[in-house]
Amino acid sequence: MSTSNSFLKGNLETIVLQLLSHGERLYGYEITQSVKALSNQQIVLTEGALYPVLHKLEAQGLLQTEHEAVQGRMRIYYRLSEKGAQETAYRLEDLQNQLTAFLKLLPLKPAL
Amino acid sequence: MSTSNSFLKGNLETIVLQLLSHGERLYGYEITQSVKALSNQQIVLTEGALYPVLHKLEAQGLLQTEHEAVQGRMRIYYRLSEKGAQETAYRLEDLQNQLTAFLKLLPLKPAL
DNA sequence: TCCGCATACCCAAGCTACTTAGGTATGCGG
DNA sequence: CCGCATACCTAAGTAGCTTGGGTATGCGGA
Repeated sequence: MSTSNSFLKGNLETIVLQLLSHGERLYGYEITQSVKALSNQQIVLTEGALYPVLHKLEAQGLLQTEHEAVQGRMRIYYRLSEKGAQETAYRLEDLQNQLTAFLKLLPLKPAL
Repeated sequence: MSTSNSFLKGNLETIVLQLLSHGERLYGYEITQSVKALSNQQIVLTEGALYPVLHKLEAQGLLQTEHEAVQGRMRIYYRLSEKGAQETAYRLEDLQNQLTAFLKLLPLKPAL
């Protein structure tokens, strides 16, 4: 994350899980572009951070992969497993509580 | 922060600055207790994290100190300098933007 | 009286999760 | 045919915490 958003620290895994929670599969490069687009170019998820996270989540059984060659280039699609869907829900709930506590310390307004 | 709130990562300095932005002086131990109380015991700012932060902010001229002995115990009171007040405003504005971008990636509701 | 806990300061080593900085390879537009 | 986008990857460095100590005083209860 070269644009260095401090809130991403420790939450990359959860963001990846959330992006995949719509049911459709995504590949690594696509995820970096999605994050950039969704945040209006404000957040850049670097590949050096992303790929190790994808590998870790897969190793934990939270993600499932499908290897495919598209137009001569390799792609590894990732999809949420059932376990991953449960984990996502759990993490979001936890994050919600963390955010609520955090906002008691700083005068930040979430909506805009 | 033993209760490990992921949002604190990288934002400890800003939190300390914010706590001091009301104009009154605070001492280190008091800050750890304030954070605990404000967050309803959910966030624990450990001394191992706090003291280095206080020293760094003082070295940068953002905080000013007053050493006093109270009931036989040493206390070092910290107060925001003018430079510190400006820095606090700047950091809060920046954090506000970061939070706004971050919330575009996750379905979290700030208010509760 | 003395033990334990709260108060109040401090530092060093360890760890996690990033960033930085590379590497390989293909497709496409000018 | 050069350069940039696409698409994957890894290793070393680093920031910012946690963990686990250390020192010392005051106070309440057994």
